[in-house]
Amino acid sequence: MNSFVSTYKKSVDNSGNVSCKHCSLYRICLPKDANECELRALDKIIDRQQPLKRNTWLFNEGDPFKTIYAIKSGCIKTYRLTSKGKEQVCGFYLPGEIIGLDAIESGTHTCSAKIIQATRVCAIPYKEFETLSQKMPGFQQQLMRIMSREIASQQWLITLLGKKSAEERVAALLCNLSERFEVRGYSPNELTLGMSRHELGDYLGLAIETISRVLGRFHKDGLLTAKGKHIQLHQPEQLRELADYS
Amino acid sequence: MNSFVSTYKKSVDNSGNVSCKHCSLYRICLPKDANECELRALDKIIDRQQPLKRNTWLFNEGDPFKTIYAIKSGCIKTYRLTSKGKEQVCGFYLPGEIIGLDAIESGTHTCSAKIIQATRVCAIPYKEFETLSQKMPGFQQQLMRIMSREIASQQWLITLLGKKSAEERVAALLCNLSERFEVRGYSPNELTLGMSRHELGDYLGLAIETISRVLGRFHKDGLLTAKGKHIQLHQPEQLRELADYS
DNA sequence: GCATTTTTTTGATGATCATCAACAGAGTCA
DNA sequence: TGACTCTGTTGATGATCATCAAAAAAATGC
Repeated sequence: MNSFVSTYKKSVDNSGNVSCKHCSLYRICLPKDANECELRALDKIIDRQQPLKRNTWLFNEGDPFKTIYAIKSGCIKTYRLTSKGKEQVCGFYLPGEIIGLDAIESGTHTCSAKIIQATRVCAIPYKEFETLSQKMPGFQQQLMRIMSREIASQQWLITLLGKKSAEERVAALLCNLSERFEVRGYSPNELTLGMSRHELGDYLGLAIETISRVLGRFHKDGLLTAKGKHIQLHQPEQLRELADYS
Repeated sequence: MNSFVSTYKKSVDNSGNVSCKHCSLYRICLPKDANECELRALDKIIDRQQPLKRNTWLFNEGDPFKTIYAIKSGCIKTYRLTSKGKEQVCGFYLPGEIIGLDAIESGTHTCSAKIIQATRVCAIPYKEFETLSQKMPGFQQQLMRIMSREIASQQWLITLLGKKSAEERVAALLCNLSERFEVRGYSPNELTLGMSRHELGDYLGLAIETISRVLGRFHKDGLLTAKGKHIQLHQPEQLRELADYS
């Protein structure tokens, strides 16, 4: 219902063409002032791949960097493994968001990207994109904005991990997802999570049992109804306050 | 001795001119293939400010974004405050590193930047930089690389905060500083920290007492000698292993 | 120099959350 | 449908690290 799986078809227009111009994520993904010519040029280098299955990888830590990916539908997590085999999820990525930016400098991916829901991506070869954006500076500026947003949102996660209690963390995550769902045209108070409790824990720096208990408490306090992956927020405002989410 | 305070004068050449070309941080700060012409153009828009005093601010959370800053000497921390007044340090920045990148997208700084050691910065007005880099794509590419590195290094911190023990955190921080000191031409095993235990704690998500105790234990185990801000690493390799630092 | 303030260290106690374990539910497949 | 697996929930216990408190050391000021 609230999944992102169905978004893809909207980018195919009546004549069967696939292009950024007709993509429903246009607003989120591209610079506001992109013109026809720029869009056509971009369309040419983008590879709109076959749908990717759950539990497959887009890339792995250590892989050479060639491509950045824009998500069309579904959900992807990026994560890093410690030598002891613990997994830190660095981010959950939704349609319209971009993955692979950590690797531009080093030429090697510093995290792995795993598909956690059936997903479609647009693959953008970075070299070609770079060449293109020398003629069309708007693209590069857009990518900078996207990277800047990534930096800011990582700062948010850093603050969460360094300074917040279990309840604050879970509440903050829900607020964050709610906001991002809303931007994408879904109800902000009816979330269908793409990730398991385990993955939530590995993102928030908590054990799955803690996630479960906190959700249970929120449930009991009437803040939300949590049935597996389906979560209804009853008191979003109270949740925001609890999370110190602004 | 090991402080970064003295770096500045090296960017002033014999005739008294100040320019990127003669800056000792050239290698770290600028693209490898920058030519004379590009450097002159950049020099024109850069404002080499007066030295900044300890305990002053470069900008504050919520300030409008206008400028990015390259550090010439000294040390700056960026941090975010929670509503309960806790402070999460998001990064310590050393000479050659760039600050302010989180604000490009939103137009508003998402963290505060505080000088924690007498510091000199080059202020780069972003609008002018953007104009410049449309003609000189090398600059924009360099800034992208720098942002990419920032993203990767934040992922590192996220993993540290989410998954590591107190000892691992402190060890990892020391390895990280050691590495960055070495790149800047200082001994990797003789660190003079620019930050207090309190600031270390607010960075690593630990209480100052914990920092103190962990350093004490490392000291006792012969891994290092810690006298206030001066730290000598005796067993850097063992420290790396302990930290899972690669 | 000595007095004052700030920072750091050390010790004792306690809270939060991880871990372990067992069970309940949901989803999958023959 | 029932057996099986995977995921999520709930309870009991314990470890790590935060907090509180006080002393020691270092930095600052007069």
